[in-house]
Amino acid sequence: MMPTKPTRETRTKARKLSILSAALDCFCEKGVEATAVADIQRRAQCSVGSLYHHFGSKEGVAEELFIVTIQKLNSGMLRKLKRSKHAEESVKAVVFFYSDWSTRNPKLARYLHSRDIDFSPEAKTRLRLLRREYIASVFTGFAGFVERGDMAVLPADAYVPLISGPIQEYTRLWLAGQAGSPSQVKGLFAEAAWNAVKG
Amino acid sequence: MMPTKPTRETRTKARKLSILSAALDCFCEKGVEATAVADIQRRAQCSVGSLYHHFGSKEGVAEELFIVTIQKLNSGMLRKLKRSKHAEESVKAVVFFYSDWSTRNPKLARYLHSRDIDFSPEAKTRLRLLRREYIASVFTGFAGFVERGDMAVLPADAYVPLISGPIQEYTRLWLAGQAGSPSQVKGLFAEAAWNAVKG
DNA sequence: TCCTAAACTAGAATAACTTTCTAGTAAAAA
DNA sequence: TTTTTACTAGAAAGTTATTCTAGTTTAGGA
Repeated sequence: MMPTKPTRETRTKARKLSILSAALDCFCEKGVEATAVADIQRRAQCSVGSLYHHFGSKEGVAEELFIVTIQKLNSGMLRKLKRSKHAEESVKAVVFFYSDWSTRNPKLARYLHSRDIDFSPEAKTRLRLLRREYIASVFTGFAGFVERGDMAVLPADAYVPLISGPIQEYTRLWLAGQAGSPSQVKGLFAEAAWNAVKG
Repeated sequence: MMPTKPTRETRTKARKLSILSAALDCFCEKGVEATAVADIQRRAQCSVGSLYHHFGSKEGVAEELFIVTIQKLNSGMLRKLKRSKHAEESVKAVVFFYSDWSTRNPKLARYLHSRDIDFSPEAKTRLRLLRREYIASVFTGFAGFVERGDMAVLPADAYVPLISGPIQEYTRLWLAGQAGSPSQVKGLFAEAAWNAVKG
């Protein structure tokens, strides 16, 4: 059958994705600040005008890439969490998912951990919101376990840092080439996470 | 008595410090990438030439500020750690020190947690080295406790993330205005850190 | 089917910034 | 004293981000 001509919407989405993907490659290779708009534009095979039409600025590209990635990561974690029936299983699932996702998507993980992104106030607000939502969802997911006494009663803001803090920090070390793969310690860290919040 | 005329060395050091301090203020207010060399230069009341003479580039200013700060923080932590006689005391001291230092130096803490710094390869190497030294020192400090069975036997790279990860992550939330002061949870987090590594 | 508005693309022109360069001053060393 | 080195200054040059103008393509309404 004839390949139907792609609709405009389809092509637009594809172009945006190709710009984001080109940007990710550039950012990983040279760092965000060191990447010129021209680098992204060349690699994505689009014009400056096109890039600015879709993203407004280089910052805009970096921000959207970051936000989309965080959204995917968060929703993946929450999906795992919701599937778990028991407190211990839930907590450990979060640690495992973070570790697995990072090793499966090293470029994205590197980007999320990179330090040279300059967010606009709007993007910061947006990220704050995403994080708040995530923390709230986790808290909600845990509420039942806490009531039942399976998990400790802690300040709402404390659960995520206690559970994810160590594996995140370890992953950062791994990305910097200063530690082995997270998969080697994820069991240990899952155990620690559970110890930190169990009832 | 007469105030003696300051020596050149003294004035140079003072000027460098004033540039670093002006830079910190600018970075906190507008972000690293968004601050222009002219901003720093104006606030420090020096010329472009002077700034470039001392630091080579805007990046150079950001790097030196970061490295000097990390060094101070690390040495403070190690000092606390060395003073502690017992395993539990040591571990908790690290958490307390990190929390206290961050609340006492919010601008510097904010800068250390900021994401928009573009380090040169040399600076990255230097930071890697500092971190390696820190992790090694911590490990050495703990060696005795581990032998005695007071602390668990873990991969060398695991201690720091397990102990400091949660309080760092919580501090990040606090700086983003998404959680209360670290001082409110430091006891809780110190306890969790100890649970994560105790024998 | 044709027309119009909106989305999109292109690349030259512009503007903003970083970095370099030249010239000169002040302090320390010889 | 003289010479060398560290330092400062600000104009000039070079780079890069962003804007602008012009034009093309597509979706949707008449």
